[in-house]
Amino acid sequence: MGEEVVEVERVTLKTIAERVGVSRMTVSNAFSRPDQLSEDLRTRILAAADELGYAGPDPAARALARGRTGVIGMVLTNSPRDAFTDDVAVGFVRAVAGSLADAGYSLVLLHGSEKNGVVPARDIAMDGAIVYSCAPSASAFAALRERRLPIVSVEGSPSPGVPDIGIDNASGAYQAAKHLVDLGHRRIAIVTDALDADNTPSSSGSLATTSTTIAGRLEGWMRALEESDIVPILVGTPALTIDDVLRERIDRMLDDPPTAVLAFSDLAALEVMERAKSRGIRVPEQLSVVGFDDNPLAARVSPALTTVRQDIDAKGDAAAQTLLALLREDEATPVQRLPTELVVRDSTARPASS
Amino acid sequence: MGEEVVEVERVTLKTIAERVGVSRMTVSNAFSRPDQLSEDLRTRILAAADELGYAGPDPAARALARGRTGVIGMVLTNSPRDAFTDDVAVGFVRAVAGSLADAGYSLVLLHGSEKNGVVPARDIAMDGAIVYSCAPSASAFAALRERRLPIVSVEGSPSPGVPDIGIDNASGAYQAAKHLVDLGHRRIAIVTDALDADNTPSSSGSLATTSTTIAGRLEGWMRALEESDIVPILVGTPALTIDDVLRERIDRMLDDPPTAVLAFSDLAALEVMERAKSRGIRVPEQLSVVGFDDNPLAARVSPALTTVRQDIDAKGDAAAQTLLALLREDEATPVQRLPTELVVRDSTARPASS
DNA sequence: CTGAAAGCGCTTACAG
DNA sequence: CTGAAAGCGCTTACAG
Repeated sequence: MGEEVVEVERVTLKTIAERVGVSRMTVSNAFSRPDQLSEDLRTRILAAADELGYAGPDPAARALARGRTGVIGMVLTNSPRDAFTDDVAVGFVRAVAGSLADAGYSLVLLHGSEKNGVVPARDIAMDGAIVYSCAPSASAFAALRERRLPIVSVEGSPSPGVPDIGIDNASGAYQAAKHLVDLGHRRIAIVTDALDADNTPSSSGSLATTSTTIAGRLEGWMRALEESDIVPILVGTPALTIDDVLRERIDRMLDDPPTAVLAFSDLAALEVMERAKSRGIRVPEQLSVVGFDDNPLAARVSPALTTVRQDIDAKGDAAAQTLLALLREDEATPVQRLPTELVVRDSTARPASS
Repeated sequence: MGEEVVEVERVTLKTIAERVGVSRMTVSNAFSRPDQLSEDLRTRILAAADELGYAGPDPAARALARGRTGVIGMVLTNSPRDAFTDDVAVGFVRAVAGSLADAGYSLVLLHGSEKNGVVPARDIAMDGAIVYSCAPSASAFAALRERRLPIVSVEGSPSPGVPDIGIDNASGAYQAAKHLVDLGHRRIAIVTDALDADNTPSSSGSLATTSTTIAGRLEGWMRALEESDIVPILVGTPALTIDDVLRERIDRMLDDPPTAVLAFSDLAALEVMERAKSRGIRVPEQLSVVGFDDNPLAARVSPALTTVRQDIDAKGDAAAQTLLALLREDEATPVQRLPTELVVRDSTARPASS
């Protein structure tokens, strides 16, 4: 007669305890500390749990009681949407996720800005975080610090109490520039982001960049060039990516091209190569191009790109291991600089004139 | 005199309540329901919180009390480490993360297998999950279902109560095969994973694949070929990626090459093109190649690859929106098939003989 | 506009 | 090997 609304009680430790006739505690132990009860009792408890459709201790409740969630946050420069268009960032996320997984942690992607009232760095439960290529002033970074979470920064700026991991940008850039100098180039342009420069010859005096990464690379490029009294032409955009400003300035540079270009990334190098090609400037015969990163694309394009390789897997592993050390309250190395390596391919050659 | 160990009490709602002289509740309201108290009182509370270094309500405690975490899980076929080497999967993660972020949710990457005693699908606190290219039998999938979490599957198999989203593989594959037939090809090979086939001519009868995606594509390819009474040569590997088995079988195929190849992905197509090139088989003059996906690489390689485009951003959005609908307990479309589009570039042409 | 009560589902010592 | 007690830090109705 009539309908019957079946109120499905949620199954919890209590439900199972009552069913088996033990205390909640013992059920908890059956799941979380198997050595605390007899094999036989445990089997009975697990069977009852299974029968009742219990999926295991509720993770949220467990996180509160234990004071740990098993989740590590990753804040990327911009939104994940932007960061995931960059193969280097993707490779890094991949390496970190893999390393953390081996230790039983999962990675949650945190977007920087507030959306719909939530600020992930403030509102998501986690045990620690990795901050990738992000100024200490960034609001997400500040929120994490306020929570006193263990943090590791990657390609960031030094910041008290936060270990920083990154490649040795200066030395990588130095190798790239030295390579061009050794080939005999003297008219060299630097193409970079995070720097507002419109085809101006510059010495290392007044280079204002907002990015530590670019600051390091500029230092290396300039050092190698200054050793040979070369004053490079600077082509840059204030943005943190390749934008139309940079594209336009690259075009302007190609109106009166140098014999070689140092690009801040492989993608920027490809941009230069494509624009040169469309004007009939041949690479490397008329223009040598050196990139940075050793993006998977670098070896595939033609001519294959000379570049500075960084070991992105090593960087991800180092970040993960350092954070795990922090979580164990072990000593963590405050600053780690990973080596780079010049990879000479087909986009560089002696200048035509020499 | 002597040292003093300062026990730093953790700051909670209670600490602040005592400081300001109100109840914990009111402090909670100051953070979570601003309309529940006077502007003035709220300001005083927030000021006290700030002074005490309170970073906001503890997310873990909030998650337990509210019954929601703000986190959505994503389980990828294999480990994130593997999945992130595939541009298509990366694009999908990117689109999902972006869409979820707009709604205030963060994405946590779940590895499939148990590591260090933790099974993320079972042990991580989350509000729902997206399961990407994963058989319903997968253990992670089962764990999620046992928890009765809202789930959306993507490129999976239909499974009761779980909406599935994917492209129309059969129709995309049909377009690709039809394109070759229309160009006049009759000697056509299919190169695919998830199918154990070593250069055997086959009709659609007994094609055993473990992947729904490949099953759909096989159906489309075969339908177009059968319409013209063409029996293709099947080249496949049982693995779910491009492995050495597949490479070796591709080589064997090229010993007596067909005039055209249908590849299950752009990466497989590139593999075929590279191996053909190294033997002096010219693409497209002697061999036409069609890929699948429209990977970012497809337009960059030379010759540019003819392929079947899928809109990966649309797929990610659809997955996110469907899951969000489930969370709101709205009606969710059980099955969504996204359209594909043939993109003709330079890797296909009429066969030499015609 | 403010607060006392009950509860979210689990775990951590600790005593028996 | 088992359980009673206290607590993790918050929020949700509800009453005043």
